[in-house]
Amino acid sequence: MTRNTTTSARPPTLKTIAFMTGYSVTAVSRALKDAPDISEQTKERVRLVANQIGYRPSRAGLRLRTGKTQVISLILDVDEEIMGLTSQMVNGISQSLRETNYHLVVTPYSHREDGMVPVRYVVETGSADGVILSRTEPQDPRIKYLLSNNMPFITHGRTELGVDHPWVDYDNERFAFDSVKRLAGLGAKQIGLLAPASNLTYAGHLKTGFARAIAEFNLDMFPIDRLTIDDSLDQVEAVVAEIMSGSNRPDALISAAGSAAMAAAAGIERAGLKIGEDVHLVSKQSTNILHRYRREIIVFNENVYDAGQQLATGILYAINDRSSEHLTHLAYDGELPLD
Amino acid sequence: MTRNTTTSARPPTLKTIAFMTGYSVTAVSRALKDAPDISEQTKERVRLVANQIGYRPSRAGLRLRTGKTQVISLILDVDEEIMGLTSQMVNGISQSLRETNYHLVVTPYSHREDGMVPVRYVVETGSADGVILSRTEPQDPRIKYLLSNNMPFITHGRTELGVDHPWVDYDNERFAFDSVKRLAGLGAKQIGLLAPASNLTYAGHLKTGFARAIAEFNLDMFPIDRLTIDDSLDQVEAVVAEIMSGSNRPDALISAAGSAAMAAAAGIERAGLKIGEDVHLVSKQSTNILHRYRREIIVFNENVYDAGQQLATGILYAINDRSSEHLTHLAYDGELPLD
DNA sequence: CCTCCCAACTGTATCGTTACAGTAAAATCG
DNA sequence: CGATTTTACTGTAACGATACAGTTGGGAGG
Repeated sequence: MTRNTTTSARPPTLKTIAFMTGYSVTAVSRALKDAPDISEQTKERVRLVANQIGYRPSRAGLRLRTGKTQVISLILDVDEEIMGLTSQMVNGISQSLRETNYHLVVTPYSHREDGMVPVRYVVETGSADGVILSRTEPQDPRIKYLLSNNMPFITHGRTELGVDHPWVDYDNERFAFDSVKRLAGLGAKQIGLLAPASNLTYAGHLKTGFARAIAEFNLDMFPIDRLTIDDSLDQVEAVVAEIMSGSNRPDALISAAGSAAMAAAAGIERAGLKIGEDVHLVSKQSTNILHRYRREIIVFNENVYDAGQQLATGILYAINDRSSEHLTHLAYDGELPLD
Repeated sequence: MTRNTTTSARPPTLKTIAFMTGYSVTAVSRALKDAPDISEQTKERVRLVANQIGYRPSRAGLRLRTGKTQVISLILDVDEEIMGLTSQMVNGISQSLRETNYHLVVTPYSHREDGMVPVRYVVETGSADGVILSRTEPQDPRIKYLLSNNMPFITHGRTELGVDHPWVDYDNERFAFDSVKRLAGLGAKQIGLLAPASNLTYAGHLKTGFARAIAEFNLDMFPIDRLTIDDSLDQVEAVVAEIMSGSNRPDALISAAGSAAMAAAAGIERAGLKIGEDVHLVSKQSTNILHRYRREIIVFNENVYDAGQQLATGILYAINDRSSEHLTHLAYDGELPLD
């Protein structure tokens, strides 16, 4: 509570330390950077004083001089899955950024608009040192743009650009495969997949795993083309209800998102069918909610908090150790047991 | 696509415009600020050139010189309601910030730690021009601190500090009152309230409205003391199940959060009771999910996206028009109809 | 005709930091 | 012992913006 009230309490700068130690501003700066042309004793003294008075480098000064913003920009789709995905990702990222001097700036956009806009903004204004992207496409133009403009980035989701870049992803292919396998074990014969918008890379992963398992276990694929998990929940519920009312209906559904699974479950029940008996339902979730919703849903977890941490670690690595090596991380947890 | 590739493509500064127009850097700066000592013709010319070359003031330069960061800091509780509250708030804030030059920085903390830490950080490092707080307490020390340090802020939730400050809130008292009223209409006699942690201001609002309605409609209050909606969903489910298995059990519950309502519903059913028959359940939600979860739940909407927009507008007002007037906003939407 | 004022600028210093070019003194070398 | 290198610093300029203190040329006023 006791504060230096004689001065106007302006935060200490290099100048302050220089004055207190008798060294020049330059010497202090280089001492704190552990430069080789500063004696060990001097460094010691400077560090001591800096700690004592609680020196923190000015972000503005640093940024003006070096161009480093110490900011990570999270490009966020505002229409992303409603159930906690965003907040968990933000929390994960923040957790990893906590011990660093990096701040997290959220730059939202709608995937219905041009996804290039926020990316261009960050590059043109130099408002961040690195970018975190999600909802990647196989030939993602944002990534080409970032690469050609030399802006460090990491993606949540992979691409098929033939260039190496850091990414974090959930093994959706395996999820789809294991889901089908599980359903085959339950005696399902004809399975439908509620996939994301087909322009997204992970839609392909899902379909690959799905198709592979369908073939391997000798099942039928029930095509659901006019629906994605990014449609409104009302839409999902309505279309699923309609599908389930048909004479040739699937006896199992796989949903790639928890919110869509809840809507699908509602649709199934609206058609007068029972989940776990008439129709099996498998879904991924990023928030532990589905088992409470309908105990009969078969649940796989996608840990988005973890993904956030990985993304933060990866982007810091991409920013600071600009080697050609890129951190990549493919996560998979398997089915969540009941209780 | 055509870009100036002769120079190293550094973004234009005041210097650039000064060179192009022939004016001094100072004149250009003042022209763009619409200063009175610059002729109208000059301003016109400068603005034209500035627009043509896509000039954007450097945040670093501005910040270093003026101390203005053009940053709003959102202090976020990482343990906040899991279901979309955070992302909707972020989206709402971003939407309002979109047309401004302000960036949104997320500064998370856990309410289990000291809530002063992130607030102190922002003030001490001057890392934002304004702060958005939630989970306010009646005598919130963070607010006292921000006031005494002259840092503009706005709160999501009110206080009882006796000082005027900008805030946005949901009318929880009315929600609680209307919920009880609704339940009275359904013939409920003994009602329990699933409230947030009692240190939060809105816990008081809820209890006030609850108590007032209980008295007015001549009902009984079923005290639920050992549970808050900030407890884990497993905890909520377990305790509700236990309560509902008792001989003297409530015949209606009011939940102040959608996630807790889902857990409570699970608990009710675990006790072998039916929602809407044996036990009525009313809940607030910020994401339209509860009706799909159990159609029998009586749902009130809290529009957090709107609240985010209001918060952003309010904090900008507090930052820029530093009059004594404060924007405040009390929202209430009433019950959400089925379908 | 000289003074004073005013409009419309220009010039300089500064915010905090770092790159780069000195520089003084001590250490090393033949 | 003088020349050269090394060590450990200091000084200056620059990043982009703005505050404040000039400066200039023209017009009004006495």
